[in-house]
Amino acid sequence: MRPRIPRPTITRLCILFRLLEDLLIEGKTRISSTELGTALGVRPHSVRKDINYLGEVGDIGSGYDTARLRDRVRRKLGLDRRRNACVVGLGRLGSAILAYERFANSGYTIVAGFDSNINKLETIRTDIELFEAYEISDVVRRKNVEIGVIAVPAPAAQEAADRLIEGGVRGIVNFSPALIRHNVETVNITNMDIVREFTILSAHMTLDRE
Amino acid sequence: MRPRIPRPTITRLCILFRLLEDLLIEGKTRISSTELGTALGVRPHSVRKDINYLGEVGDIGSGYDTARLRDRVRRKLGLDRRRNACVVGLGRLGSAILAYERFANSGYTIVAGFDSNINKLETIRTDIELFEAYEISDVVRRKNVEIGVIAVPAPAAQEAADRLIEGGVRGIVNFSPALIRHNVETVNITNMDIVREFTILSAHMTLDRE
DNA sequence: TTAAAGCTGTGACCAATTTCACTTATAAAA
DNA sequence: TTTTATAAGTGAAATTGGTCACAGCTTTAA
Repeated sequence: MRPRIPRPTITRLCILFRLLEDLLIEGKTRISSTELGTALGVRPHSVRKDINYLGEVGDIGSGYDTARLRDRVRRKLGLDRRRNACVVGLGRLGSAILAYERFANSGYTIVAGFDSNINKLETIRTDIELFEAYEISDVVRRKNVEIGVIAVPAPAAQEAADRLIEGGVRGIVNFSPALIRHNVETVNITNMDIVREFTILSAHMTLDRE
Repeated sequence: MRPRIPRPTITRLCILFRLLEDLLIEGKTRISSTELGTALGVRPHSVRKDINYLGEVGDIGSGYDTARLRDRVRRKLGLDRRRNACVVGLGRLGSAILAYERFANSGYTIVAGFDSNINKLETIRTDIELFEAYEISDVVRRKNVEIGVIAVPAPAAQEAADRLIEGGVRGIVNFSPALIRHNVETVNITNMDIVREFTILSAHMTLDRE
């Protein structure tokens, strides 16, 4: 049996997956680790190492069959499975995510939006079903939502996460700066706080000078 | 001389910085690595190790003075320095970022917005100065912009990045799924693609089951 | 047919990071 | 004052992840 795939490799394989789909659209049927490395900004060695966690998939001597490699990544990472998502918090950011056109062909469907302010629910023009916040866990369970997006202000974020987890989501994208606490082994949380990212960039600007 | 601060530590220190500011607002004047660890979701060892890169700052036996620790992080990471930012692409997401209220007391000022569509520039209601895309590098240089946010569709992202770098930014937050290529040592790029994050979460859902 | 160049798969090596054990110090309680 | 509990600082060990060298195969060109 092959060793478990390291976290950073999983991330890079997801990026590779999207690249492969683009390459296929461009009509590129074969590709080498060197070319992939150039496109991804990493060394060819690393590309091969990452791909190797999928098992043998390339042709030694010639490179990879683009479609076969794409299929292998998709299958191994379970990306052939469609998943439902929802958005909690329908301010500017939440509304922008609801309307984000890239979800259309992505394999992810946003099936619900939530806000505690009933006025917002009536104002927003969308085909997606909207609900009051107290309905989160019910709707999540009923609609089989696996991914929740948190786009509420920091003080409301933990409560939103608790309700999402209660409903059974297995992944959360947290746009608030709040540090979400949870004790469920099966839930993954990704933090996307733009102010935090500004801060990290800023720190690097200071420290990289040395 | 102390060793350079590892990348993951820099990230955690930035998160710690915000936590400390919150704790000070709550009036907490002293805190231990154990408490910090609980709040941050990491072990006390790691908290101490990270903080130790700042030099001695705690009091052995009692914990840390919250304000002193906060000041030490701020100083060391250069977070006392205010920085200007700009947003390229004023669709829903870009507009949401322009209007994001959290920038107000963050130390970051958004001083310009750009779009190639002149109609957008006239429609959006904001106090921030808006410009056509061809002016990016000039305005960035003139207004001393250090951080650029890319909120354009993927095909336009590389061009936006090139113009930002040409203007002299040292950090980029890329919301598009495009892989930005650049050869300037002094520029850092952070990718924040929500579809990519969905994909990574999805992959973990599949793989964590093992 | 042969040689040269280029490719993947993989085990071994190496670097970065995390975890840990222990020393030293403080504070509170007895 | 003494004891107990608890704290930070830090070098060392352990782990994790990344780099590399090379065996074995393919393609192309001569």
